[in-house]
Parts: sequence; structure tokens; C-alpha cells
Amino acid sequence: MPKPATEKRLRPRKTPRQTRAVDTQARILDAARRVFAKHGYAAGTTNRIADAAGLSVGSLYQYFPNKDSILAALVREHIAEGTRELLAATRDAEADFESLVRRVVTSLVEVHARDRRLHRVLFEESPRPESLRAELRRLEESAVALVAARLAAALPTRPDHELVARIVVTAIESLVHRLVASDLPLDPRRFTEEVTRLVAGYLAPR
Amino acid sequence: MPKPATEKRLRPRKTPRQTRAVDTQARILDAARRVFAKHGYAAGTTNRIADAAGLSVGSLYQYFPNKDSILAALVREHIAEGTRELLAATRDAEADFESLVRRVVTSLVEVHARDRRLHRVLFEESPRPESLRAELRRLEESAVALVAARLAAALPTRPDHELVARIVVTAIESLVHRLVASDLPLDPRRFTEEVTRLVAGYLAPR
Amino acid sequence: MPKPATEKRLRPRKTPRQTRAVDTQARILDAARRVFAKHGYAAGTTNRIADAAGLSVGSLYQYFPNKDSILAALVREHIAEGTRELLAATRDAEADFESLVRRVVTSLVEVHARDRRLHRVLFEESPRPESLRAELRRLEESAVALVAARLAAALPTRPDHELVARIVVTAIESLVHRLVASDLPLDPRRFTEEVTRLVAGYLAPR
Amino acid sequence: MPKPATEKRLRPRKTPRQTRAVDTQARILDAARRVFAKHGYAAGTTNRIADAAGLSVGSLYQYFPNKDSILAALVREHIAEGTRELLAATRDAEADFESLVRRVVTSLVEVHARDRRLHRVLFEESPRPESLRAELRRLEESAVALVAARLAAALPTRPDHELVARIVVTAIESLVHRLVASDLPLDPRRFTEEVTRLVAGYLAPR
DNA sequence: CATGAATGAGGGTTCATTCAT
DNA sequence: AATGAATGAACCCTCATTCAT
Repeated sequence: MPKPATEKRLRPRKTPRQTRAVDTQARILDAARRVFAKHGYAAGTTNRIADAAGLSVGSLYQYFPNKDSILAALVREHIAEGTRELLAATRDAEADFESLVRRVVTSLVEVHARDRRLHRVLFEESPRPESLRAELRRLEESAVALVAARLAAALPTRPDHELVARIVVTAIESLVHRLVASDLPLDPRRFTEEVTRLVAGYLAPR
Repeated sequence: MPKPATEKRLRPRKTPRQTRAVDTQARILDAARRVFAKHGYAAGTTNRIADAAGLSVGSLYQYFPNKDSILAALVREHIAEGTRELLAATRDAEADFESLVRRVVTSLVEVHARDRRLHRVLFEESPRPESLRAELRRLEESAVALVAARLAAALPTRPDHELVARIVVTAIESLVHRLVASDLPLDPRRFTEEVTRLVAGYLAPR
Repeated sequence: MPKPATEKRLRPRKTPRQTRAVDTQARILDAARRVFAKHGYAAGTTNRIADAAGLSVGSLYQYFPNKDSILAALVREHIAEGTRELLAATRDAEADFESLVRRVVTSLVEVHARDRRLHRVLFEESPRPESLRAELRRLEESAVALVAARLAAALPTRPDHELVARIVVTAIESLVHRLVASDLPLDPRRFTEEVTRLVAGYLAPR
Repeated sequence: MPKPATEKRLRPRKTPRQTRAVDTQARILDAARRVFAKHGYAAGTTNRIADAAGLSVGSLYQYFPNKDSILAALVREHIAEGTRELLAATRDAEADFESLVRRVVTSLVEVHARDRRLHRVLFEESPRPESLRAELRRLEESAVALVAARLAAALPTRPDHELVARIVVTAIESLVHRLVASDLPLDPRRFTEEVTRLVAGYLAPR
């Protein structure tokens, strides 16, 4: 019997109804963002997070059942944001491929650039349980499906839309992550432009 | 005054001249590779590594001043191997871009695929000190320079060789890392081909 | 100077006169019984008890000054019940020893069998402060005195009534406790019969 | 699939071969005995035990995988001692029942009286996992079997040897435990004598 | 009086590192 | 040099108790 995709262990402790509690949860996540970004995962201790949130550890544990669930919440937030951005960027069905790609890359860069270090901790340095990886995979798969459908409509002559779509999605995603992870001071605008050209060139019929 | 790029803490304890010592160091690194690949960074304890190497912890610490220096040695080995492969793949100056790219991607995929899990631990899960990141950056920069020079010779009309070179290098590198990190069972051969097409399409004059 | 036999820490907060308060106290004790029986002492947290009582922890602490005072109240209830049963069983002064013993054992078994697990928590698993132990001792001593008086009347020839009485009381009590604590599915009726025979044989003049 | 009767969790970490290690393990158990006897189970912290043993916590955890395994070792020692005593006391097959009972009670009292408080912690206050309870039950069952066999040989006329044997064993055991648990300053010798008479009277044909 | 969020001391446990043998 | 027992700081987490609302 496989575990449910999102285990209880990784869920916040209560779905808070009072504004006070909502607030506290948000404060903890804010603090966690800062602490993880500054200290990394291992040294981002629950005590430090509680401190940064202006709370005691005990309170923190009233909202999250364990350390990993805090991280999971952060990852989930990122996924939600990514989904939102992706939908917003692709809403306008008329646009040509190139502008679509440009929009997607632009918004992804924005999402990721907001806090590079945190992003690194979230997606590279920390243990990610299977359930979270599954959520990420789902997001990626839906992106692949979206691109593949577009390709099928636009270039009916080319086969293997799925592989191509997967390469496109992966390329964009990994380049953006790379930009974020890198310490190089790349100019986001130029970076976006080049990635767009890269993808456009790949998709252009030859 | 910045720290020297390669701090003492991360260096093996002695540059051993006796064959026995060289051997022991190699055995430790081998063991570390296995242990990190199997248990990850945090659970890859020095005791486990010593055990796997058939040594006592005490002895291990005669060869490496601390845990991170073992990791650093592993990363450094990986860098050396990458450099070797890169040089080998680009040695033949006559080849056209496309075959060059194909060769580079092929050899990189090979290097990385050898042990995905270890690679993940080395480059994602572990804390990498600045000095190591610097070494990696140097490797990347030399790759960029190499590609840029080629571009300048081949396509004197296009400007901004450096940015293009950087995108190429980054794209290849990040896609390969992505392949390695991913749990998807991508076929390496098709993957190589698509990356080659991606890069070739990007470089092709339009 | 010894502490007063019943320290303040172990007393309920107020001897409530209003029915409402009496009720609440009873509800808390009921809940505590359930919670201790289900979770044991250590895991029987005050929060769980409050929950089970349909109260907030804060309210619980208005009625009992601390966790142990709840336990103490439970123990005291048990003592009271035991006393009542003992008096009822021995009220009829005419009965011969054997039927007296049978009655006492029967009623004790009943009292204890009602909730084995709770009994175990109360008398084995939990820390019992000296004051409570003293109350228990008093109960036992009065039982010993009661039996000794009977013995003196019935068998004036035998000396050391007190020791014999103590053995009788202890034997009955410890065997009953043992039955309760045991996981063996002993039949209470046969058990009662054998204990009766044991005690009767002991007391029978030889 | 039932767990093995004695789980790994409760076993010492290594079966020590060097005298030094044997010694250290013994020192830890000694310290644990003192600490548990003084502070009880919950407040008998591993740090306190390590302290009392003149060790660091870390060392303690090299010998025992967790707190409960220390307790388990103590319980197991007690079981072993009980078994030894029982065998020694019943070795001489010729003796009459009364002297046999006297011997058994005497040796059991001795075993238990050595440290009443510790015994209480071990057998009442602490969580005993099923595997340990099973070991205790085995010991008791073998005692029951032993007595039952004797009864069958001596009093072939009486039926239900097993029940009687069980009552005898239980009575002796629980009375001894009771003596130990009690704070009363009972004289062990007289106590032994009375228990002997109790059991002898029970077994005597009427 | 009631509530339940907040507190924080304290517990069990791990593991990089040291050092006596 | 090698060994591996010993160290102890630091971590995650719990829960009796308090107190602002």
C-alpha cells in the first residue's frame, strides 16, 4: 500500500481558522525562509527559526509537526507560485511560440530570482521526501503536456512532440535553476533573451 | 583579504609520497564514494566511511583533517575528470560544431551517469565551501573561453561570443546535471541527440 | 518535620460547593480515567485529558493544580471505593471466616477488575508521592486491625494475630492486584475460590 | 509477521570481547541500577546514568542503542538471577514440600530484597515491551510446570494440579514482590516462615 | 471563569573529532 | 602509524504549566 502522495508528516498541524493563527503560521514560514536562506538546511535549526519568528520552539511545533514539514510548506508554496505563473504566462492562446517562451522564461526567472539562496536550499540541499518530489513531477508533467499540445497543433509534421516538449521544459527549467544557483551576475534580461532564442531555434523547422 | 581559494581545511593532510599512503588515501576516497552514494551526505558518517575503507576512524583522520575535506577531494576528482574529458573531446580542432557538441555532451553524460546518486550528493545535497565553488567556476570559465574562441573563428559576423558561449556551456552542463538528478528514465542516447540539436540550432546562423 | 500527609500540591484546587463545579471536576476525573487507561501515565497528557473532558487546559488547571493531583484524586477515589467495599463485606459479624474471606475477595476482585489497565497505571506505572502511599497504608492498616480483632476473638490460643492478619491482608491484596495486572485470562470465580481456600487453610488450626 | 521475542532495539549494541568493554558495560548497568533506584524511570535520564558511570552520554550510546535497552538488560539480569535461584533451590528432589517452599521463598526474598526501589522501577514503573514480558512469562510458566509436576507425583489424588501450581507460584511471587514494594519494615525471616506456612497449608490435604 | 496560544526547560539521541593505548 | 573507545555540543521534539484575551 503506497503512502498517500502527501503524508501527514509533512502537513502543517492545523488548518488555522483564526486570523491570529494564520498570521503565526505565515510568520513561521517567513522566518524559515530567512533562516534556511542564511544557514542552509542542516544549520537551519527549529530553534533558530522559532527565534527568528519571535516565538518559542514549542509554539512552532504547534503549527508544524516537525522540521521537514516546514520545508515542505516552503516547497509547496514555490510550486503553487510556479503553477500560477505558468498559467498566467500561457493564458493567451494566440501568441506565437517565441513570445510564449519569452513570457514563461521571464516569469520563471522572476519567481526564482527572488531568493536564490533559499531556492538552493529548498531544491538542492535538503532531503525531499518522495511525496514532494511527486508534486514537483506533476507540475513538470503538466507543463510538458501543455507544450506538447501546442506543438502538435503548430507543427503537425514533426513527430515525437512529447520528447521535444520535455526537452524544452527541462531546458528552460534547468537553465533558470542554473542561473539561480550560479553566483555569476548574469543580467536576467539578456539571459531571458538568449534562452528564448535557444528554445525558438530548437523548435524552428529546419 | 579573501581567503585563499583552497583553504587548508579542505586539503588532504599530506601530499603522500609513499605508495602505501597513496593507496590508503585512494581507498578512503573509494569508500567515501560508496558511502555517500548509499547514505547521502548527512548519514554518510566518517565512521561509516572508515568502516567501508577497512580502517579505523582514527586512521581516516590521519589522511583527511575533517569530513568536508573528503567531500572536497571527491569534488576535485570529478572536476579533474571533467577537464580531461573536455580536452579529449575538443582536441580535434577540425570537427564541425555539431559533432564537437555531440562529443562533449556524450562524454559529459558518461562522466555523470556513472554514479548519479553520488553526483547528486556531491553537487546538490552537500555544503560546498566557496573555495570549491571557485574551482568549479574556473573549470566552467575555461570551457566558456574555449567555446568563445571557436565561435570567434567560425562566425566572425556574430558579436557577443562570450554570452553565447556561456549559454552553450551552461545549457549543456545544466541539462546533463538535470538528466542525472532526474528520476526519469531518459534514454541517454536520445537525450544526447536532442541536446546536440538544441545547441546546434542555437548556434546556426539564421 | 515530615510533610503533612496530604500535601497541598495533590489536593484539588477548591472543595467546590456549586453543583456546576462539582460536575466539572467529575468530568475531568472521568476523562482522566479514560485517558490514563488508554495512553498510560506519561502519554496521558493534561491536554489530552482536557480534550476528553471537553474543556480547555486552562480550565482544567482551575480545578486541579497539576497533573499529579488528578492522579491522586483517582487513587483516592479507588481507596474510598475499597474502603466501602471492605466495610460492606465485613459488616455481618456473624459469618464464619471462610465466607468472610470469600466475600472480601469477591468484592475486591470486582473493584479491581472494572478497569485493569487504569489500575495498572494508577498503582504501578505512576509516581506516587509519599502522601498517597500513606493513605493507602492507612487503609491497609485498618484492614489488618479488623482482621486481627477477628482472629483474637476466634482463635484466642494463637499468638501473633497481627502478623497473621497482615499476611492475610497482604496475600489477598497482592493476589488480587496480581490477577489484575496479569495478562492471563484467569477466571475470576475460580480465582476467588482458590484464594479463599488459601487463606482458609492458613487460618485453620492445625 | 510477529516481531522476534527479543527485538534488536532492546539488545546491547555489541557483544563485547575485550575486557575493557565488558567492564564498561557492567559499569553502565551498575550506574543505571543506582540511578533508576534513586530517580525512577522517567527521571533516570541517560545523561544521569552516563554521569554516574563516569562516562559521557556518547559512550553510553556505544554500548546501548537506547534508554530502554538499558532497562531491558537490567530486567534480563533479574530474570537470569531468578532462574538460577529457582533451579538451585529446587535441585534437591528429595526434600518435602514445606522445605522446598521455604527454600524457594528464602532465595526469592533474597533476590528481591537486594534493591527494593530498583525492583519497583523495573517491574512497575517502567514500560515493559512485549518481548520482555514474554521472557518473564516464560520464567513463570516454567516455575508453574515444575510445581505442577511435583504435585502430580506427591498428591495423585488431587486434580487440577496446574491451577494449584499457578496459585502457589503466583502467591509466592506476588507476596515477595509485595514485600519488596512495601515500605513496611517486615522481618524477612518471619515473612518467609509465614509464606511457607501459607503455601504448606494450602497444599496440605484436608 | 474560559480559552488555547505560548512558553521553555529538559529529554533522548547522533556524530565529527580527539587521544590514550 | 593505527586503533576505537570516549567525548560533548548540538539537534529535534514534548509537555506541564502560564497568561493575555
